[in-house]
Amino acid sequence: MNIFENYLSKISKIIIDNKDHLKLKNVEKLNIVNLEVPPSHINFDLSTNISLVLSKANKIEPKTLANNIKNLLLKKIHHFEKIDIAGPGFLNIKFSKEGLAININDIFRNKRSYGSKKSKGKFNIEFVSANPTGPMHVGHCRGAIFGDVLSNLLLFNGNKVIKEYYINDYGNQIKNFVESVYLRIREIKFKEKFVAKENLYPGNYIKEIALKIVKNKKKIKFEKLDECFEELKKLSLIGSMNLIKEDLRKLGIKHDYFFSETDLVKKNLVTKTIKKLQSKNYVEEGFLEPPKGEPSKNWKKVKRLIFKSTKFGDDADRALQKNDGSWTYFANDVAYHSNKINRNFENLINILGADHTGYIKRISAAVKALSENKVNFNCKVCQLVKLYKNGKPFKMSKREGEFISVQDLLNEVDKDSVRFMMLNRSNDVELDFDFEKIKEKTKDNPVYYVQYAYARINSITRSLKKNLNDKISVNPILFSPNEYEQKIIRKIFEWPKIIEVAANKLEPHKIPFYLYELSILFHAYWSKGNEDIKFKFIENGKIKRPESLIFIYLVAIVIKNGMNILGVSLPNKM
RNA sequence: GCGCCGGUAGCUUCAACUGGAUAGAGCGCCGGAUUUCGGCUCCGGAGGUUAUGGGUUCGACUCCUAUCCGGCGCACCA
Repeated sequence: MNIFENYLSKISKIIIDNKDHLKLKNVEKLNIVNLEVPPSHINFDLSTNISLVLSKANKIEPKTLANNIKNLLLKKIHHFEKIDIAGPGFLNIKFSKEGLAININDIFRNKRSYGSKKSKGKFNIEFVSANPTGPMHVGHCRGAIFGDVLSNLLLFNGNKVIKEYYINDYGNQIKNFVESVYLRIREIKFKEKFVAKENLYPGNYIKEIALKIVKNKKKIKFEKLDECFEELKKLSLIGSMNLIKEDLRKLGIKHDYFFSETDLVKKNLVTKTIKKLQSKNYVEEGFLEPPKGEPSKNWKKVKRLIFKSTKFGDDADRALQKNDGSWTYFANDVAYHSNKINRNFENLINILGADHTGYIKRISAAVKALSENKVNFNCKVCQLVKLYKNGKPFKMSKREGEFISVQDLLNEVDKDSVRFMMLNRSNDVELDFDFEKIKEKTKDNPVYYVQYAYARINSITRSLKKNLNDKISVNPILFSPNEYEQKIIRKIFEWPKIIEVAANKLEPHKIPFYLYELSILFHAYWSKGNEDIKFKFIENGKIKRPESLIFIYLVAIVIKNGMNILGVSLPNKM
């Protein structure tokens, strides 16, 4: 339980116990009351809107109610020393020295789990799921890191999380990919010239995959594609998935589970799923309207199985079969989601690129239909990444060979910076990624700035021959934080709230923003020593004010916890 | 045409704790500090009708509605 939940439940209980005294008839709204850290210009530790919320339902003037609540709380909660009524009726609360000390010591006790909430959800997070036809490019990066960090965040809160990758190893693109490998193999084995046809993959990595197969599988003859297709498909996919897994590894991402689309089809799961939907009357045989956008050349009016997704809020019903009667990508994906539901996840999350936004309604409809609305299903969309170099746009075109791969990116910028920067923006907003700026060692570079704060802290503990793992606690009698220290404490108290909101809203970007703000406070605290000798931490190799260690340790704990979730390393020296 | 996302300070940068108080950072600009626990910094200042109109609310950047601008998507592809 974090500070806010702890005191809010205490406050709620006191209100309920004393509702007659407070002349409250209706206390239902207590569950939407907020307890939080007040805006920074207000010199208090906690703030609540309790009287604003309760006054309306009970028709009591907010300030009168606030005053009554204030007196009650001061009497009942000894950790509270002072309460002010501000604005329309906010209660601003200041801890007593004892209250402050108890809460800080609590942080020191919890340390690595400080900020975490003991949740017990079961999550499946599907992310990346890049087509297995070649290495990852920069466009995949953002969603990959987003998914990974979101998983870390939910894990930090005590949930069970499976990080999953759906391998689209079925359909025409794979056929083209296998054919490309096949032709490269013939190029190597039979010296046939590779002619790049329209749908084939030209990249150099295809040659490497081909070469490996030729080396390792001497027995296969490769005379006709039809004859060796299944085997070659298997081998080619291993080759391309290894490239992708290597990219992921370098980004610090490890999935728990790789799910193959081909398996789905082979095990007849698609047929079964569609039958299930048919029995619920969500699937019918019929004709679709022609597409509404640009006129399509190969549109044919054919009788086929259709999922009635408009019943669940989609804009149109969706085809489950192609013209030739085989399953569409969507049909397979419905079966895949049915499988996820059957694996008993309470929460399914898909991380998608902006170009797949249009797909969300139909797959959500399918999940609703399959789960009878019992599963939480969320699609998070990551908007585009725009690459810059020295402030100038760096064009990424998908024409052959020109796209920028994850590998190219990592040759320029380290993994830590990439991870931090890809999250330093809300996923709903386009992201500018300037890979010259990221290499700068200045305040402009948030990654550096946060890491530097931690390195500075380590320099202090090094000179004092102390360790950040040492036990430390606050003695309430001697405790009197200065203005800078108070700001730090309040920021530290805010941490569990950041985690809670980030997890509830599935918005991990709040973490890097918070860490940056915390670092600003720490650097300011540090710099005070440059201005005024009184504020220096160390004198003649000894700590000047033993109290100051408290704040240094607090900052270190939270930065560490935050960066762990982000998967960004923290050097002790820089 | 339809759908999704965005529009916040001079800015091709963005936040705002799921409806709260005087809307905050960064860059740039102006003015100061600094022979140091660790240098690549720190402090202060100016700068806002939150795209626009209407609505809900004690209270709106946040919710509803209409309009404008920008991005993405609108297949039997994956």
